[in-house]
Amino acid sequence: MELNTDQTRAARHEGSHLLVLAGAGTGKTRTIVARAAHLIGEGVDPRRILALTFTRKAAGELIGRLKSQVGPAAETIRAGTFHAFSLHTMRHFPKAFGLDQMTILDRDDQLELIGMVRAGVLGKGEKGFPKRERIAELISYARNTNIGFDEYLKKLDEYRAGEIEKLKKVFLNYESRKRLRNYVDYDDLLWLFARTLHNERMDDVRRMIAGQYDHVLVDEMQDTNPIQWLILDGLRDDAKLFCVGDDAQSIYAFRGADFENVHSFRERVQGGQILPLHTNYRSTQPILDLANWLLAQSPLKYDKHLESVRGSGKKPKMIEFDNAAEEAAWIVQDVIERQETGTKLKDMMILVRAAWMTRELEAALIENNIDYIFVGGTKLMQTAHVKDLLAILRAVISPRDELAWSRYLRFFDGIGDVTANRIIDKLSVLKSPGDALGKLPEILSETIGKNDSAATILKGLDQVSSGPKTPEEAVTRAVEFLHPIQKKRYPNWPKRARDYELLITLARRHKSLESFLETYTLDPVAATFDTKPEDKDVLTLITVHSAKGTESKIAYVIKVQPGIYPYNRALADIKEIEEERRILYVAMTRAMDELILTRVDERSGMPVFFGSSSGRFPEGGTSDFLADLPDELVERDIQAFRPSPFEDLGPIKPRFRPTDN
DNA sequence: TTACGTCCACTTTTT
DNA sequence: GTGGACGTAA
Repeated sequence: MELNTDQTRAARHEGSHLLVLAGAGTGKTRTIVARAAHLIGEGVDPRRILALTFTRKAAGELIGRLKSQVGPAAETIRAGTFHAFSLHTMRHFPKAFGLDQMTILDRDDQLELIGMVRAGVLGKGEKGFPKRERIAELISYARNTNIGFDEYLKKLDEYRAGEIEKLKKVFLNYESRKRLRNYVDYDDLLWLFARTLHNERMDDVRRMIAGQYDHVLVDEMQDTNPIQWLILDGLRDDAKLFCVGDDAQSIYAFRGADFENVHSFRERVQGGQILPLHTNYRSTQPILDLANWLLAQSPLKYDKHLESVRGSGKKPKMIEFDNAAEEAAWIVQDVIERQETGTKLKDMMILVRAAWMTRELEAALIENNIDYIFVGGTKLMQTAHVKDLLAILRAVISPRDELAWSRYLRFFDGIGDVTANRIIDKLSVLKSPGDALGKLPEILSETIGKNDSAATILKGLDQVSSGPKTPEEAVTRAVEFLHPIQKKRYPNWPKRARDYELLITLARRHKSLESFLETYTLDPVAATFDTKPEDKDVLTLITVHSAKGTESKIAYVIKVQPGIYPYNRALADIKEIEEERRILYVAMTRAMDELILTRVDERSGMPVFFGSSSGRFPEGGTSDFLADLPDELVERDIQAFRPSPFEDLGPIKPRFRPTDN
């Protein structure tokens, strides 16, 4: 592994805590891997090295590179996301954390539960109260930034006193409902862990945990939030922190990421040192010139200027279209042409701001038989038919998992919210899964009588619970049971049925049904990654957030236009606008050889909200990052206003001139 | 109580 | 294009 002077200095750093300020493409992961290799070479036990990342993708990449470049010794390095590490550790000390039997709530479960308590707090027909999505956001943000919920609401200054009272009630009911049902949500995983690390009366537990590690390597430090910082803080009395981050790539403020963890590293960490990396290995200079220009336009001072070792190359392209269909058609055509001249699909990547923007593109790709995968957005585990499957599996495991029971029961004709709740109420006094299954026939005949639905409900549970010995068998049985009912319910059934094959394969890797369910609640994307064998030549469609840390020879960034970069919703706040700028910066810096930006002049369709006219547009903000783009930085092409030769065959309308009247 | 039709608003990023 | 709110028939 070749390293430059700065990277070598970082990898071999002696002394205590270090922050490596690594700009895009400067070899961040390479440096972490080199650090791990160096430590192991110096005789550090790999089991005493902990590597933490923010996203699963980063974790996967880091683990892969450790294995391939450090060798077998790296296998025992503990590496994963903050969430996975927290869960794993808490599982390891069940008494200290009291988390024996629990179900992890994914985002949908959380919304469902919040929806339930929200309905309980509100009167009938009450309007204008924040939706469950918004409430989930508020609760989560307060947790991740370690602020009390009502304190946060007051600071936010968005809700009136009456609303705050009700929101607090929803929050408290949500918390107690979770406890009652042994649920933990994603935020709880971090919060429960951090809370124990900072509980003075449990310092023995903290010592025990912190004592396991000599070195903690942290990737994407700029994305850590206050709770994650507390976790690092709790681990660092003996362990040395080796953090890598780039403030210009901080794009998770919406999750409470606090890039002060990078900015104020020296103040937060006594004896901490900072070492910057400047040299970019990924992109050619014209691509970096554009990215540098974008950052320089910001009112914030990043003090970043990426220099390419690769030297000059092709100028980025900037292409404008009339509408999204033309944009999609052009991109697909361009992809095809490149493929015909020898470029592999896997060397091309299309970056989008949000998952829904791929709609036209996917249609065009399918039409042209181009293999692609989409990374980000709706996960396999969140699709309706898979949730049906998970519901029956979860119901079998836990009689207290009301969300699973509710979904399973409502799956049958004639059972809605009310009946399902009635049954769940009777179930929830029971403790063990065996009790629940034993009592259920009685409960069902009390509530819905002895009818077809009742018989089918029991049959399904029996099939999944009594015969199977392995998770694979259980999943297979559940699929067999659901199949005839779902086939009628979902129109595109064959496509959905294929997902089940994948789930059965995944289940094969697990010893227990519990571990199978837990793994894919925490890691739903892994399912989609498994479908892409490394060597297969496919095009990647990816959200910018998911793309951080990746690179591609050719990168298309689509819809670089007002309303998207910056995103409409972000326009009221200069901080959010600047985060949007960083998102675009991350997107641009993925490109190695060629960067192609496209934009659509979309006056119709999505309402584009032109800042200054709203009256709320902040000072120094912009609605279009590329409005003042200097011509010499890009090669422009306008595809708009070019009707095909066979359209519009009527008489020619004379061109409008301002002087005419 | 459930199921279904209609109207309306709104469309992010991840663990 | 989708999900939520609301009204209504069975």
